[in-house]
Amino acid sequence: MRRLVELQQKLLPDLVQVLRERYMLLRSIDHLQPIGRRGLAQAMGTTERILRAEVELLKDSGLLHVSAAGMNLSVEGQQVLDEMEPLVGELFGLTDLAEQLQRLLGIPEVIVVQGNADQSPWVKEELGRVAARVLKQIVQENDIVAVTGGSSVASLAHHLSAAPVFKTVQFVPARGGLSERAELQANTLASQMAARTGASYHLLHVPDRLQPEALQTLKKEQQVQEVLNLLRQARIVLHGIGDAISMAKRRNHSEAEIAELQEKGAVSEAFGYYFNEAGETVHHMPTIGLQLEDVKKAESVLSIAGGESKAKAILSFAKQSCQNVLVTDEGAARSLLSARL
Amino acid sequence: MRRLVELQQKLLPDLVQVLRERYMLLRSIDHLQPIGRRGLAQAMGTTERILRAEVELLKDSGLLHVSAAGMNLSVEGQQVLDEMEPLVGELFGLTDLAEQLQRLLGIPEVIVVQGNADQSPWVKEELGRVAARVLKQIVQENDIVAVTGGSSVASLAHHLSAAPVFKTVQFVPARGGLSERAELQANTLASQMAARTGASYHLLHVPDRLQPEALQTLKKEQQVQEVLNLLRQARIVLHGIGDAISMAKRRNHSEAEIAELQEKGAVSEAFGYYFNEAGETVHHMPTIGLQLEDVKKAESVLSIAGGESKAKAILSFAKQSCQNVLVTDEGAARSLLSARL
DNA sequence: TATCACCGGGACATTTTAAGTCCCGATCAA
DNA sequence: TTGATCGGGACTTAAAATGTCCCGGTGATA
Repeated sequence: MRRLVELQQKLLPDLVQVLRERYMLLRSIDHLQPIGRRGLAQAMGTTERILRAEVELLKDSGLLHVSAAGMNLSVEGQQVLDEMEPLVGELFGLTDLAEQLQRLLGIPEVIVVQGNADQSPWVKEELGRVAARVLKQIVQENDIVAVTGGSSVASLAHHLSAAPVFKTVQFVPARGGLSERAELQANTLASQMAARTGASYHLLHVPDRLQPEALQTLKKEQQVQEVLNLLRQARIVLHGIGDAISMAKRRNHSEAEIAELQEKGAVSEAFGYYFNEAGETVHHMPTIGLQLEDVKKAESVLSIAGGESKAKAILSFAKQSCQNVLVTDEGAARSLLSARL
Repeated sequence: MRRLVELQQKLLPDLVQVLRERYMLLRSIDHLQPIGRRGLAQAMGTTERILRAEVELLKDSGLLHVSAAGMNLSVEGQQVLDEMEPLVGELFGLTDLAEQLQRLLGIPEVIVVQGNADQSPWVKEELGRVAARVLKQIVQENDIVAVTGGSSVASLAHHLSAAPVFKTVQFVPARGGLSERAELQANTLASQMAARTGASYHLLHVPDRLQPEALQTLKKEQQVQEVLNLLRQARIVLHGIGDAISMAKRRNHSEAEIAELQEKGAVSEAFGYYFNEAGETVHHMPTIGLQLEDVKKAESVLSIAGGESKAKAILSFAKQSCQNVLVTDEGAARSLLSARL
């Protein structure tokens, strides 16, 4: 039966949304009955006319009847409501989670995919697929898209496909090499995305962990300057959110550095910045690339992070209030919400 | 699982229909891939633009991808298709049955509800509910609706509800008393329908089984004349279809009459006419009311009959080719179709 | 390798449907 | 009896769906 629900969501995503609205409507009526159109519209935060159409449909289905006193659920409507109760979680669970996260984190749009990336590898693919869809929706002509590294963003890259609009788009790596595996580095991903979509791309050839003098020298390089300029104009930023300690280890930080990060309470990492639970920057890796202030200037910041292990990191980074869209999974979402209850 | 679909269908009446269409679309693509929009539209008997919207949705769901060569199912799409296969029978069974009946009986619209009225009493209620919905859809201002007796039509009456359009509608009994229980007689039902919908109604006070002279006298009565006139102008006819022998018994025909009906091969009854398997009139009760020729002049004839015991009768009456809508049940439908295979 | 039919995506006019808004007589509660 | 609220109607406006044609490009075929 569960499988049927999943099939429906694949094949009828639009209808599931409608189903959800109708269910909520029934539930509201159940709660407020007898209630009139206008009162109900106000209570549900919708308009009178739009509600009217729905009510007429439900009336024709025999789920409610109307009288001069207002609307009441019919016996059948009550029954439908009762029988749907246990299915609601499955049918709409993810949407519900998303809405709760929107409120909790203050992010305009949150999308939750099924599963837990910590447990099931395919969930990361699903995150990427959904994030790719979001990107295709928000991308515009002549956009500059800043891209970080990491497995989440890599998964996004895998699921991009060509579209005409991408012809004028530029993908720009947000950072140089960060001692990670090549296939997860921003440079690689930017070029992959460009190849898949028909966009153009740039590379930022800056080795990781430079001495301050070398850094200054490189910053003056023509090529580097150009890329940095582009980054500052980025309209879209694609990035993952990392757990601070895991990221530090993956980047081969020394034991001492890691200890220092722990002492400072670092829980999340993004763009080379480490943040504590309150969202304060506790450390900043001295490399060249996209700066936090650039991210905040960007119009669309698309974050991708899944798995319950990322929950704290997601919460921490959300304090920056710079995200527009968060694509996450059930594992992270439930962990976040249960911690706050 | 079945219950889930039923629940959803109450809230989303065309869920199954849409699901069916999308499934067929996927299947067609699977079969014809790679195929372009225009080719596919032609193959599926739809238009390019409408197909395009569907394709875009499925593409966004990741079930298919498009290339310059045409569309192909994605791995996921193939998977969805495979997994739906075993569900198709159950999901679309009734729709399929309805379509097959449309072809077999030559009736423009056939609706099949779940169950078998012979076995489950509630199926008759469902028949009535669906038929009532159909009536509400087809009724227009100033309509004259001819109504026969019987339990099927009674069930329709129970499920009617008020609507503004009914204020100008007149319900007219198709026949006078027919020695049945009062609550199943046309007069009763016409008044019931009027009461429930806010329509007006007429009564036909003609006793059953009159001597020919008395019949002639009554026919000249002012009141009777008026009702007969209305019947002749009926735009909508609501009627059940009876099994010939059962009907004869219920109406207290004599043993001799029943034997005669059997001998003549009567299998169905409607409007006081008895028909054989070929659809020929083998007997006509000498009472006043709606004539078969009036039925054939009506724009909409809505037949209601369920239960496998009615299968033969339905087939027989369909030969009259006067029906526009048939509401029946699974029991009758399967019986009809298996007999013809 | 040249040709050509077919492909997807775009554009746009037109139709259809949804939605916003206000009104009215009926009905119920105070 | 009064007054607020109800459902349903009517009408305008906004938005979405649809029909239709075009274009540059791709892939198969000759």
